[in-house]
Amino acid sequence: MAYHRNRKHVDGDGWASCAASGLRLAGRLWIECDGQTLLSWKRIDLLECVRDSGSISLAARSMGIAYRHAWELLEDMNQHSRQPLVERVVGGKGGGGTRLTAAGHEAIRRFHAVVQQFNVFLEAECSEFLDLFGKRPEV
Amino acid sequence: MAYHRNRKHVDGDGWASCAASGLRLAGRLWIECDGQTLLSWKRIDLLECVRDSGSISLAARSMGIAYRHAWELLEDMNQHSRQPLVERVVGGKGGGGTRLTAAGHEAIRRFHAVVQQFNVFLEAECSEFLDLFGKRPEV
DNA sequence: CTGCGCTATTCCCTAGCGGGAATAACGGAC
DNA sequence: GTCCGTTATTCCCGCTAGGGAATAGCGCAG
Repeated sequence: MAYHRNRKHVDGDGWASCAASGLRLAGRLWIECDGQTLLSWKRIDLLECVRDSGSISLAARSMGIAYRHAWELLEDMNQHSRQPLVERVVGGKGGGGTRLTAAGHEAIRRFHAVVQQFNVFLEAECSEFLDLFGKRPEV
Repeated sequence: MAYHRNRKHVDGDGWASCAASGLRLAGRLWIECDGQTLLSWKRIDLLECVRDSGSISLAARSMGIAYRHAWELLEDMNQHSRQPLVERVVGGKGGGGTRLTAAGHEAIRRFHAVVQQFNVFLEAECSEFLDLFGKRPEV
C-alpha cells in the first residue's frame, strides 16, 4: 500500500470521538459556497500537502491519490472560492509548482479551529448514547 | 422521480446550516459500535418510516430505496446493536410486518436530540468563515 | 538547444454501492 | 384448501468515484 500521511483522522474523511464501550459518535464537516463543496477534511489535507511539498504531484503521491484527482479538487476549490486558495506555475525552475495563497493558509487555520470545536462537541454528545448502546443496556 | 419523504435535511445524508452569502457549513453525524456503523441520518429516517408504515417494504417504497437495501440496513443495525432496534414477523396477519422495539424508539429520540444540538453548533461555527468566503473578502 | 520536472488533459478500467426484478417461504384470513 | 402481503434471498445491471497510464506543453537550468 502506498504511503499515506500520518494524520489523526479516522477512516474515510470524518472525525470520531467517544469515551468507552466501543461506542463512538463520529462526524464529518464541510463548507459549501453556492451549493458547491469548497472545503472538506480531504481538501484541507490536500492543501496542507501542497503547502508542505510545493507541488500537486508530490502532494498527490504523499496522500495516495491520483494526480488527476488532486488537480480536480484544487481546480474545483479555486473555481468556487471567492478568492483562489492555490497559485500554480507551469514550467520554469523545477518544472513549476504550486503554493498556497494567503486565503489558502487562512482556510486551513479556520477549518482546523472548527474541527477542534467539533471534536469537543462529539465527545460531549456521545455520552447521550452510552446507556442505550454501552456496556449496560438499560432501555 | 419516486416519492420521497418530506424532511428538512439537505441533499445526501447530512445537515446544513449557515446564515448568509451562499456560504454554508454542513455536516454529518453517525454512531458506530465496535467500528460498525450503527446509526446514521439515513438509518434513522428508515427507522421512522418503518415505525410509521409497519413494514419494511412500505418504508423502502416511501424512501425511494430498494427493499433489499432497506432490509440490509435494518439487519445490519440489529446485528451490531447490543439490543435489536426492530422486530420482524414473517407471515400471518397482513403477511407479517416490522415494528420498532423500545430501543428503536429511543434511538430515534436520542439521535434527533443530538442532531438538534449539531445544528446549533453548525450555525454558530459557520460565522468563522464569513469574512473569508462571504460577500466582502478581507484576507 | 536539450533535459528536466511540473502542470494540464485525455482515455481506460475497476470496485463498490445500490436499484430492480424474480423467487421462495411463511402464516393468518377466507 | 386458496389467496394475499409480507419477510427473506438471489442474480443482474448501471452509475459514479476515483486509480493508473499516457501525452502534451511549459519554461528555467545547464
